[in-house]
Amino acid sequence: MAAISGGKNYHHGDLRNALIGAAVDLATEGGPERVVLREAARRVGVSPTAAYRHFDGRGELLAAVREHARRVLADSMERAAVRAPGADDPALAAEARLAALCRGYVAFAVDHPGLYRSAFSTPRTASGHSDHDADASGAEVRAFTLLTDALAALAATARPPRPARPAAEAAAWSAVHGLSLLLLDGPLCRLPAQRRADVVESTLAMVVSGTRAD
Amino acid sequence: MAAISGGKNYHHGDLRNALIGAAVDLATEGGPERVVLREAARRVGVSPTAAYRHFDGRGELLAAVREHARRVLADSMERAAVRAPGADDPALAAEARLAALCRGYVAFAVDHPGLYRSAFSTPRTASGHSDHDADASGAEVRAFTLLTDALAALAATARPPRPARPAAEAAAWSAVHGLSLLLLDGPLCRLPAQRRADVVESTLAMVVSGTRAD
DNA sequence: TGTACATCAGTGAACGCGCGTTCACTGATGTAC
DNA sequence: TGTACATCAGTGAACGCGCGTTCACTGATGTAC
Repeated sequence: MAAISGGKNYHHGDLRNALIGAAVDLATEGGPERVVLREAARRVGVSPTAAYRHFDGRGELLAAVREHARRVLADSMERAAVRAPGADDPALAAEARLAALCRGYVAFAVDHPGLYRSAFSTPRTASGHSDHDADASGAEVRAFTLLTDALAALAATARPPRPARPAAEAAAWSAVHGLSLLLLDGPLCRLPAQRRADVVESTLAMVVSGTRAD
Repeated sequence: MAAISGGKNYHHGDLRNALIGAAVDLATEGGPERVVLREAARRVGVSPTAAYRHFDGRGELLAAVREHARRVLADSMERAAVRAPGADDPALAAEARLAALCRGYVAFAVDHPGLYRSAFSTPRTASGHSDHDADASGAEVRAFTLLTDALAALAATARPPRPARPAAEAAAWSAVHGLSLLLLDGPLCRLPAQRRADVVESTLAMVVSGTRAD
């Protein structure tokens, strides 16, 4: 990811991706507000103007970072789910998968705070309101899809099988998102390790058990 | 809250509070990043330098805003709890109070997004990590205390009475915090009203029912 | 295979902006006598 | 009650900073013939 200004000169060859990489590094170091077009160009060893050949401006660069961050967040969840031990009972297996996905989510957020915040950073309009476009529904956030599917699978193991409670995914997402930010950024960020673990377990228990009740 | 540069001249009389008021307005309009010392001074009708008589710098001004935001957040929760209908059964009453507190929390966040974000804004160090000081444990966030007490009261209504699950408050806080940010700022912010309501209800159900399970 | 030329992907200087903060200062206030 | 004076709470100009963006440009690339 670091800028390697190897043999390439003048024509870079893959400047767009190089800039995204530098911008991702910046986001990882300091969150979305640290994604600075001039600095990304500097790191790649290119003039700031060159970036405008590949992006319409800072906003587009940040959007590319956001997309990357969402992708690696979902990857982290899937990896955690794969690692998790299976279970014979389908209901337990479904619960375990949901919990593992959530764990992967929180782990990513805690391990890469800046990148995580970038995944949900929103361009603000002058009036201070956030400005989502096609982005609206959250549908194309894969992390959300993973949670939704896991919850549906879990609901299907109930006797008798029932559909997932409406908006249950959003509730689960709220819990892991809030937990992540409180641990990362917020008032829980200085908690000792044991207390952190308690908080995570407690939240996961709430999420999983919350799917049982109606 | 608006700057009223009435008869007062030269010596303002209450400049400190006037600056905080202007800064709170700014935060309300555009979140913590909009809290700009020069602009606050401008709105009060005073030179930027004057602010340094009352604050050590922008950071202290922002801290005053944060404190204010946390106070009014907790006020919103308490108001919602008072408004909520009572119940004869103590368990139901405790559940109703918890839900009402959460509703007040989310309502505040949605109604005053900028101010809400300011309540949990964190000064970032150069390295991009957040920098809490005395702030650490979250103990002096009254919103958190309200949730903690409500959960303890709810646990006490169980047969047999039991202590609240450890870290249950943090789980509840995570849920309402995450829900608030997703609605406010995040991928759920363009949801139609009915879906929003579903999401809120679903999350509250998760929080309340999550306290029942062990 | 060689050459003319359009196109593409960079450069470097400059713009205006608004910020936080510091400086030396001055006008208003209130207290001691 | 009047006055001298220390202190307090402001002013206004200036600093350096780094940003996003635009401009006119130029060197490299690759394609048509």
